[in-house]
Amino acid sequence: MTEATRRERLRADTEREIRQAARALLVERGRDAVTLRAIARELGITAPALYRYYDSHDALLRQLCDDICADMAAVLYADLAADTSGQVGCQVRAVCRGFRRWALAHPQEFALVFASPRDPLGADQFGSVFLHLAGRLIASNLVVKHADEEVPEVLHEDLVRFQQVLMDAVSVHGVTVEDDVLNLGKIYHVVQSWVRLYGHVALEVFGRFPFAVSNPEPMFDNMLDQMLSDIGFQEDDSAAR
Amino acid sequence: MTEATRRERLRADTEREIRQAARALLVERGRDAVTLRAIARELGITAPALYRYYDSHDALLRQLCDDICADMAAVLYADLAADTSGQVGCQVRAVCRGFRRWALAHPQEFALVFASPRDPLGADQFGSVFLHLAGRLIASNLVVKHADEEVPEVLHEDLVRFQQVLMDAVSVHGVTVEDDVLNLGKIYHVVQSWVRLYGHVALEVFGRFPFAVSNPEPMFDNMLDQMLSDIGFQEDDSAAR
DNA sequence: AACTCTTGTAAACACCGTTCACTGAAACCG
DNA sequence: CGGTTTCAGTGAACGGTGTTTACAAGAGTT
Repeated sequence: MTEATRRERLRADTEREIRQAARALLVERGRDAVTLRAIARELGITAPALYRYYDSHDALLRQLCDDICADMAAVLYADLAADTSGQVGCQVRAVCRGFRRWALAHPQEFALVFASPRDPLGADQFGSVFLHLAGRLIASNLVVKHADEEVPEVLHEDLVRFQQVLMDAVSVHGVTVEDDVLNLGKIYHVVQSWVRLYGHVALEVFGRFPFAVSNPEPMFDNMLDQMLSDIGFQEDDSAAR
Repeated sequence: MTEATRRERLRADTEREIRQAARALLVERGRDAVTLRAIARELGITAPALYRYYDSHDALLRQLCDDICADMAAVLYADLAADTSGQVGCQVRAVCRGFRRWALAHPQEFALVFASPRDPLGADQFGSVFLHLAGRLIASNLVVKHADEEVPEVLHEDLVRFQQVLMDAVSVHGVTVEDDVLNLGKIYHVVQSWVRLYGHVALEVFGRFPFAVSNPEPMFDNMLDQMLSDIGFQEDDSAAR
């Protein structure tokens, strides 16, 4: 069955344990507790042994970020699958709610991945869910036509690049879209939505609203409604595909 | 002139030096470099001596946050004062631009103060500039009348609390506002603006836009325009007061 | 002058990332 | 099978960290 040698299997097992231990430490005791020695202690080995698996503490943290992204993507995909309405609007809502719920349940992970002044995440690990959904959203053609002229010319170059990223993300899943459907105006609105979604979630996770919010959830839902309506979704539209 | 004793003066000097050293370390070498021993080294003393001034490393970091907030507020007030148009819309724009500029120039400070999973900031240190401006903005009556009915009932309690915070912030500066001008609809829109402003700035500082943005500034300005127009400002309105 | 209060020190403890020489067993090869 | 190579893991060490403790020495007070 397995072509891997005994040694390779053991190595893979240990590496998995390292990741699990690192993750548990981050979740339970914060970023500063993710220590080589603490991880090693958890596995019953010594700290230098970890250097057989990772070049440095920093490299291990980077790996941790990737794992977190992968896990979050899995959660969001599950949220997406749980929506049986078949309506793109509902799907977007489900994923956005899932993102907020995940961030609130995993503040340490959120801070590490989404709010640390380190190297930018690659588009793939960034959360293909978002890209996938954004692509489908735009392709569904339910979005009101936004004229490209609304978008300042200086942004065109960047938006065209993002357009390509989106097309790639969607085509990976076997869907192809015509160029003209993915026009710049729509793409710009998707970026604006990301700004609002991220802004609300981060403010809530970090407690940086200018006053104590006792009921953040309806506030979020309200923002979501307005966001979807800004993009051009009506409340009870039915979706394509 | 000074009523302080010699000893008190010396103590105040040392404390100031500690803060300066801590700040310099944060800016130049990141959060993890703000070390008791490094600070002490800078002052030519030993690490335990710092315990005469702060209870712990954590307490010192908290003080650092306060200092950063104070400095940022000073910068934003300067940006506000530099705007001689007398138009509230321009003033809002100036402060928002100043906030983005400050955040990009001080990413470490921004991350520490605005994107760390710690205790929420007090309303005072949060940036009285924002509150002051938001209050004036709402009071200027240029904002289109937003019906309170748009706002979900669950949010009323929170918004009323924020209303009080705003009134207090404005009245500190000698301005008084009638209750009915500061209606909940307006307040809600101000909160939404904060979400978008913070969202854009944080995404830019942390490089978490879903694609590489080569021209973030016009994108920000565009967002600002749309934000102001959403609040109800027209491009060339003139302001009250 | 005697006393207290304050500010600093040195030493120590337990922890951290990282390096290095070394061990022992698994894997490979003739 | 025997010899050799590969490699995960060890223990000791280096310089760094936060924090506590006992102690010194000067400033301020009476």
